[in-house]
Amino acid sequence: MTTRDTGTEQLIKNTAKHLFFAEGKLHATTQEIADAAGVNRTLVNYYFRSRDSLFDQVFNEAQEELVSTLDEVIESDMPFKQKIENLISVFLNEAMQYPYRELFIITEMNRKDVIDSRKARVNKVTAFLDQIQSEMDKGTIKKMNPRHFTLNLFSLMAYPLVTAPLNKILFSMNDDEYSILLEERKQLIFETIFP
Amino acid sequence: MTTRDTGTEQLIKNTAKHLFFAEGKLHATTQEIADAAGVNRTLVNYYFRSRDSLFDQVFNEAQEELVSTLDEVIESDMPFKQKIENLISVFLNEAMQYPYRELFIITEMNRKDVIDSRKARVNKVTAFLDQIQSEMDKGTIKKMNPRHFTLNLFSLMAYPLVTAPLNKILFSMNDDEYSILLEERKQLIFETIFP
DNA sequence: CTTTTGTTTAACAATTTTGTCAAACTCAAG
DNA sequence: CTTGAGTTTGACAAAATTGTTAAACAAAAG
Repeated sequence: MTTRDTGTEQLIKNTAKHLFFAEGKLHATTQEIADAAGVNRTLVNYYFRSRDSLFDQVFNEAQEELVSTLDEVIESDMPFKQKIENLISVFLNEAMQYPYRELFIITEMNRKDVIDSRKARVNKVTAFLDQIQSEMDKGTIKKMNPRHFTLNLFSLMAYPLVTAPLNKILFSMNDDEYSILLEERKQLIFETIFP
Repeated sequence: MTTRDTGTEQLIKNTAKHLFFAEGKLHATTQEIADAAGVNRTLVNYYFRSRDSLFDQVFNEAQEELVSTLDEVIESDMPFKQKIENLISVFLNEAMQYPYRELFIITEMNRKDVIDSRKARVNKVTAFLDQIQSEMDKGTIKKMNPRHFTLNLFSLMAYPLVTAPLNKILFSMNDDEYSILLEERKQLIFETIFP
């Protein structure tokens, strides 16, 4: 069974991801996905068997993409400050393309009550928390539960992207103005974290 | 047409809100809502005509609830610091009950491409931004675009609630431990905002 | 007690969404 | 050019979800 690879399978998957992660259309139907990809809906079944199967695949890849992006940064052995600076830059750039990716993961977790509990992840996170703790001991950053530090960091990065449509209205800003605001945040978050 | 008011209409609506806002079941069906409420599904149509109509009503009320809660706080004429302290307390308490309410609003906005643009809101927000600006002029808080200040504040409050299921796994915490962490944040956020 | 009116229910119908299949198609291999 | 395997398509079937109707039910009004 030699595949001819017309790119259709990838096209469908990428289009689905774009609808979910970029446009926040969290309950798109197979028809909407097929239309957006410009292909016949039957091909969704041909390549992915079922809607659920496509969702599962996208869900798993979303987790892996997110995780591998973060791992690459937090496992590198840069100096701490530089690592955080890098983390902010990398995370925000990805999140600006895919603001709703985490949201998709969470809502899918809520839909089916799947508990993942992957021990592998936890170890890496623990290592990161330990490093934060040691920086606090050194006095580089304010002392607190390292989990709070992490929550603060990701909150400041992610939330303004998820709530963008709402914020644009409340702040009377258009897309370009809001983009500029987000770009400014890279520096601002860094300064907020390292007072 | 004198209504007999068996409380069923409210029960259905409240159950829907609980599924959406508290459990994050953002695409619950009418059957799931009826089951959760312990009533016959037909009653959803009897009281709300259609599924869309129920959604619209819940959507509008969600906005109003959120808005009125915030207005009550930011329009009061307490001293600024106290107002923020109050805001944190009120917002977090509500958000702990309904962590996904904002999310529901945003995903619904994305589903149908509805642009609200209610001018009334904007004025109140502007007034709040002005007050923040004047505090910065006084030197009470760090100088920055007041929008950043606002984004920071709401990010720190809301994001850890939305991402709770994910964070519990990554941080290896159970529900109780995570609740304690969230409770600690009230004080922590205040200190982060007023260094 | 009977009537009236609003409420609830179950059966049915309509719609929407998903899944299947055989035929048509395309392109590389022989 | 023909063959053959993977690909694409449209028509159809199945399933899931939503909407409608008439009849049963319950409680207040007469």
